[in-house]
Amino acid sequence: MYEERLDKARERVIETISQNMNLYGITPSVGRLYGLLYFQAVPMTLDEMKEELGMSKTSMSTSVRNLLELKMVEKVWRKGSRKDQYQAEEDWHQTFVDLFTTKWRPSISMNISAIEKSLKEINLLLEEENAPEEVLAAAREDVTKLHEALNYYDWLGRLVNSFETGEIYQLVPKERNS
Amino acid sequence: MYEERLDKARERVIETISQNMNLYGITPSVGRLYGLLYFQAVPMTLDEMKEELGMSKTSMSTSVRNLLELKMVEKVWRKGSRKDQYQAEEDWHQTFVDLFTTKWRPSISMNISAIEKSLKEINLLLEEENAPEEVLAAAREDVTKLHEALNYYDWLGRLVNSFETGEIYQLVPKERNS
DNA sequence: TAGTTTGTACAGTAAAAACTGTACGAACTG
DNA sequence: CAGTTCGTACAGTTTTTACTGTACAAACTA
Repeated sequence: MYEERLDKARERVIETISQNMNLYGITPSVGRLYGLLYFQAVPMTLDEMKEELGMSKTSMSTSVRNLLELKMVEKVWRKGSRKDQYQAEEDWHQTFVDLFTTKWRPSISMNISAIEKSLKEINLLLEEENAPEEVLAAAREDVTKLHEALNYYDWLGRLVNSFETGEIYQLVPKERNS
Repeated sequence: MYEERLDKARERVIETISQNMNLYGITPSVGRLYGLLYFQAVPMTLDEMKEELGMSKTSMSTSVRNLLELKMVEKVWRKGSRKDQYQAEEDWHQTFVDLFTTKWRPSISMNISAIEKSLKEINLLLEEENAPEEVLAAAREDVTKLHEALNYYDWLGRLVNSFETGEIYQLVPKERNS
């Protein structure tokens, strides 16, 4: 009775988290698992999760792997049980930072290399004598755009750095200072 | 021949953009459309997009709507054509900011209200005389967690503000200053 | 050693999302 | 006014993604 009231209050938050977690590239059911772990005082085993969420153990295994990759969950050891135990990372600031470093940074690199490669090709093209002026004009515009894009990704990389080093908290402090 | 070389260089960048755009919650084909528009010197009509990407006009219509909602594309007017014309937002810094304000901010609000509602319920529960100590202990832990969560979302909201106001560029300047 | 238990790979199924074609309202044209 | 053209709602289809059950390797137990 009292317990159910607490559960209901938890449920609401878990459900909201799980629905909004798509911004992190996380599906609702993985989000729900994270929410469950977040409110759990003690680490959980795959079987307990399976039991609690009414899903297959296989799903729990892959969901947990997802969360581990994002560092939103960690494997912990607890004596007695032979089973793996998992608990949620509770520091959401840290989670936010990890999200950017694990998901955004690789993407930044990929974009930069693609742009640089194409820039080289276009610059080569621009030196061609017989290329029609029409194409050359387009190529010149592309060069401008690609430089701007490069500049953006450089900025984004520096932004992620400021998350990772914690510099961001100078501008936006963790605790409201008013 | 020369044109094909330029196209190939563009294609690479477009493909990379479209693949990495899932971080923005954008599907590859919508990303490809954005890439196409980005390199296009003049605004395009739905029919031109359809032609270029070999997809249905319906898809173009919904994809463009997606991009409009994210402010990654804008509708422009051009005399002569009766058709709607669309062009890509070229300032990616702005796009980044818009992404956070349109997608993250609503999510922040939702989370905050859910947490506040649940906090109230739990605080009510904590005043119950006959509630078992076990439940009360869990409830007290939850209150702590929810306050931390609230603090995180407050921080996230202030971070988004710093994007929107441009304050972020004080900490991470657009142009590398070395 | 043989017998459990645990986690996950893999193949198959169920659910969700993306995409298409048709149909139609609204806005133009003559 | 009838006749086009344009964009999109909607239903149906295809493709993708999520999830499950089986099977098996690795690690433990007696």
